[in-house]
Amino acid sequence: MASIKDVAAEAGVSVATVSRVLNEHPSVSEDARARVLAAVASLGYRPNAVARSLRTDQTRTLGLVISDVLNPYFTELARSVEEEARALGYSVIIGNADERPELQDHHVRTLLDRRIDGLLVSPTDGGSPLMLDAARSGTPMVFVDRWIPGVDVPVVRADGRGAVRDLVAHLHRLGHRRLAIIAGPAATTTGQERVAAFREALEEYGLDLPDRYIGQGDFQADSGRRVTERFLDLAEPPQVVFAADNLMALGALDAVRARGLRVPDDIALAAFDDIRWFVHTDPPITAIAQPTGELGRAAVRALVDRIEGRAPRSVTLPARLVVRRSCGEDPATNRSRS
Amino acid sequence: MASIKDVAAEAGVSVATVSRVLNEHPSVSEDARARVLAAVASLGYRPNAVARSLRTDQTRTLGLVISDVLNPYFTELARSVEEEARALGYSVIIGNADERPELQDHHVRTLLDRRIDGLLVSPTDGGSPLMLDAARSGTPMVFVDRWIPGVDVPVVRADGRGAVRDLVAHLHRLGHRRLAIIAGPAATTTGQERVAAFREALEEYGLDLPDRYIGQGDFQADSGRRVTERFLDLAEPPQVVFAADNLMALGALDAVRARGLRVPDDIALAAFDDIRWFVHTDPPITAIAQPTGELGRAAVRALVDRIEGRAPRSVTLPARLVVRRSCGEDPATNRSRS
DNA sequence: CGCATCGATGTAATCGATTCCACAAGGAGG
DNA sequence: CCTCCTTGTGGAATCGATTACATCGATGCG
Repeated sequence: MASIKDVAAEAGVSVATVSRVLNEHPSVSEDARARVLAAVASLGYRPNAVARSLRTDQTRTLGLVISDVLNPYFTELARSVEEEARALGYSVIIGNADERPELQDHHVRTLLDRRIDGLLVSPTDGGSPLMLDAARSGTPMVFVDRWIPGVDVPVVRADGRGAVRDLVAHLHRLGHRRLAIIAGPAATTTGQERVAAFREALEEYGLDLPDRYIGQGDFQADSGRRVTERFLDLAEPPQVVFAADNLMALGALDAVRARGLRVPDDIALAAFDDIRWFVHTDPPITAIAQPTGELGRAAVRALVDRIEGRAPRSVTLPARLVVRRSCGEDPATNRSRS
Repeated sequence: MASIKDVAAEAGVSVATVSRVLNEHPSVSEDARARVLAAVASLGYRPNAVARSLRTDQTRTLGLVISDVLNPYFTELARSVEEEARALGYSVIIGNADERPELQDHHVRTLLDRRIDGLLVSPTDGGSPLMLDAARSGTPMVFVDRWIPGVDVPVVRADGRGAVRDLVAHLHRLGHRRLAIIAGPAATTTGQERVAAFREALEEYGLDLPDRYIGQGDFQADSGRRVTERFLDLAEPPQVVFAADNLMALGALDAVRARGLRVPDDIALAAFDDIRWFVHTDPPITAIAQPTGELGRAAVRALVDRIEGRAPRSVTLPARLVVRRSCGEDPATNRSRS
C-alpha cells in the first residue's frame, strides 16, 4: 500500500509538503498542491490512520460498551450513537458485554489499549476497578442509560418515573390491585430504579409491593420466563406482571402461554422499553417507551464536548407510556397511539 | 499514560528488554523479567496498540459491514461474528450501511484506512468500484449472507431453496394458489435468489408468479407496508404474501391490520428470516430460519484462514422452514416446533 | 588453552504520519 | 540598497512500539 513517501516521490516534493496538502495547511503553492493531488489520485493513496493516530495522539474513535446488543433497545441506541458520531467525524467501536462484567472489562481494556478518544458505557454492574480507574485516569467518559453512583462522570438517561406512575394509574383504573414486577439486576441502576419507581407509584394508590411480587431477573428472556412461572405458582398470583425490560416481557409471555393462560384475561402484562413488535404481539403490549435515539445522540454530544474540551452536561429525558391492550381495555386512555 | 520507556526506566533495563518480556521472547533472565513485570504493575502500563500496529503492520481487527443493524437477523450475525473473532484473538469493528451504498462505501473506506486485517461484508448493492478495488488489491475479504457475483471472494451463506420449496408445499397443501412475494432489492443476491427460489418452487406445483404478485421492497418495514397495500388493492388479491425478510413482514402485518383484515383468514403471511418475536405475534408467523450463528462463525473462520495464510473455503448452510399459524392450520405439518 | 557458541542485553533502525525549525526567495518599506 | 517579513519548502525529530544487529561474558569442546 502506498505511503506518504511514495506520494512525495511521485509528486517530486517532500513528505512535509504532501502532509500539508492533505491537512489543508495554508502555505502550499498552487503548483505543489496540484502535483500532490495528482500523485495521490494516481497512486490511490490513502493516509494510514494508524500512523496518524500515533503521531497526533487521537484516533477520532469512540468506544461504546453496551450490556446486550441483542436487546433491540441497545441496538437502536448503538445505531443512533454511530450516526451522531459519524456526523461529528468520529467512528464508533461497539463492545457487547452480554451482561457479563468480565466481558465488559475485556472490552473496556481493549478499547483503552486502542487509545480511543472517549468511552460511552452502559455498565453491567456496580463498577469494576478497571472502569473506576479509567474514569479517574482521565479517559473522557459518559454513562448512557445506566450509570455507576459515586463516579464523577456525566450521565445521559431516561427518567421513567412519570411514565411508571401513568402506568400504575392505568392499571389501577382497570381494577388491578395485585401488581408484580420482574426486576432487573440489582447491580444496575436501571434494575433498581424501575423497582423503586414502581413501588413509589403503587404507594400513591395505597398499594403494596410485597416481596413475593418482586422477581429477580437479569434482563434476559429466560429469567422473565422463570420469574413468571413462580408468580403463577403462588397461592394468590398477581393480576399484572410488569417486566423491567422487553426481553423479560418476551419470557413472561412465553411462560403465560405455556400454561395455556391468556393475556390480559388471566393476567395482564406491561413492559419497560417499547419495541416495534409490541404492536403485533398477541395481544399488543403496553409499554414504556424511551426516547432512545435522542439518548444516543445526546450521549455522543456530551462525550465529544468532553473530548474537545467543552464542559459536558448530564441529560435526563422523560420516557412515556404507550397504552395497548395487554392490560385490558381502558376506554379512558387507549386513544394513545399504539 | 505510561509508555514502554517509562517501564524501562523504572525497571532499570532497556526498552528492548521490556518488549521481550511483554512478547514472551525466550532469552530474558528471570531477574530482568521480574523487574519488568513489577514495573509494569506499578505503573499500570498497557502497551499502546496503535504503536504496535504501526510497527507490526497488523491490527488484529476485523471489519464487518452489514446492511442494517436494526434487522434482528444482522444483529445476531454481528454478535456471533464478534464472539468467534474474540475467541480467535481479534476485535471487530461494525459498520452499518443502512442499505445505502454510499454509507457502505464510507465504512469500507474508513475500515481500510484503519488497516484492519480483514473485511467481512454483506454487500448492499452490486458492488461499488471501491469494494471491487479492495477485493482485488488483496485485503483479505469474505462475503457473508449476500455476495457480489464475479468477484473472487469466499462466500458464507444460507441456501433457502429447500426451505422455500417446503414452504410452497405447505401453502399448496393448505389450498393456497395465488401466492405473492415482497422481494428484496434486485441489487442484492438475497433479493434475487429468494424470488427465484420461490418461482422455481411454484413451478413445481404448476403455479405461476405473475408480475403483479411481485412487489419490489427494500428489506425495510415501510416497503413491506406499501407493497402489501398494492397487493390488497388488486382486483384479485393474492391469498398469501411471502416477505423476503422479517422487517418487510412486519410492514405487511401493519398494512393488513390497517385494513381491518385478519391473518390468516383473509390473507396468509410468511417470512424469510425467523426471529424470536414471531412466536408471539398475532398470529405466530411461519418463517424460514437461517442458521445465523453458524454463518457468522463460519465467516470469521474463513476470513481468519485467509488472513493467516490458509486457504479459505466458501460455506453454504441450509435454512429450514418453521411452520406456525400465519398461513392457516395444517394438521399434517404443524408439529414442527414453533 | 583457544575458539565457537549461546544467552542476555542494549543500540538503533523502522513503521507512516505530523510538525518544529531552518532557510531561500521575493516583496515591502525605510 | 539594505533590512524585515511573508511564503513555500525540505530536513529531521517525534509518537511507541518491534526487531535486526552488535556486544559481552560465560560455557563447552577439542
